[in-house]
Amino acid sequence: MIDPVNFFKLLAEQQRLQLTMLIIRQGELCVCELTGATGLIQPTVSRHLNILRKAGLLLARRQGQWVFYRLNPQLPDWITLVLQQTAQANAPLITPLLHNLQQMPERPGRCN
Amino acid sequence: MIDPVNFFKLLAEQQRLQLTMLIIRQGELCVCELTGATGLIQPTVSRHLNILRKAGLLLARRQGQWVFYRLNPQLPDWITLVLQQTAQANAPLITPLLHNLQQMPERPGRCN
DNA sequence: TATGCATATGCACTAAAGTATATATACGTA
DNA sequence: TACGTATATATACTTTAGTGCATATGCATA
Repeated sequence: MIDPVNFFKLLAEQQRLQLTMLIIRQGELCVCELTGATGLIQPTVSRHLNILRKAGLLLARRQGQWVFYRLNPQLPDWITLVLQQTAQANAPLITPLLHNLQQMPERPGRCN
Repeated sequence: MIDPVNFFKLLAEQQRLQLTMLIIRQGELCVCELTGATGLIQPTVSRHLNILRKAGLLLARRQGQWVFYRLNPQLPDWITLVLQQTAQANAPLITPLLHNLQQMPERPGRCN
């Protein structure tokens, strides 16, 4: 299970926190969408997502060329609560990124 | 006000998280009590407390030789909630430290 | 004012973690 | 099978941040 120090380390990084909050807001996003929303280069996004996934915070699923990341639904309650509270209380920090996302052309379609 | 990344950085360190959780549990503790409870050397404790205080998470008050640290009561609601949830959900991690604290001889008396 | 205890800080060292660039792998389609 | 796109990883570099030790400061008491 995730210990609290390592959990906070995951969030204690600007870009990782942004990625996490975007995913919380949108439910599921692929690497290229997260790259477009944040303006980061692809290897950076991929690396951070990998860190979040290995720690158990995110789950990944491949669909064709794309890999979609979502929040792990089986996280401990307190972690889910912390994430939700953080996302709600700091919504203004990611609204510009959500705007970038909406302006992306040709976002991949999802089929579960 | 504290931005979320810096807030999580404060907690993303074993010893700082321990100190914070001890203070949340006990309400107010001085440097020597925190040193005894954690087994850290005094400069390390002092330095971490200073970081937490400068960030606005803790308040310090001097009483005679001692400096007592407590949680800042004016923190944003979401931060207070995160701290409480973390302390509750991870109580087992600090119970041994609380035990150390109770076994300390000659703890300073408090007068507000 | 001298001494002792509690706390804070300066300095040098070390280790951890993020980044960019280049490259590798995986998948889809012609 | 060849090519294009999406994603992942390896390497070297840089920066950040924690630590120990020594020392400074602040307060109390003799």
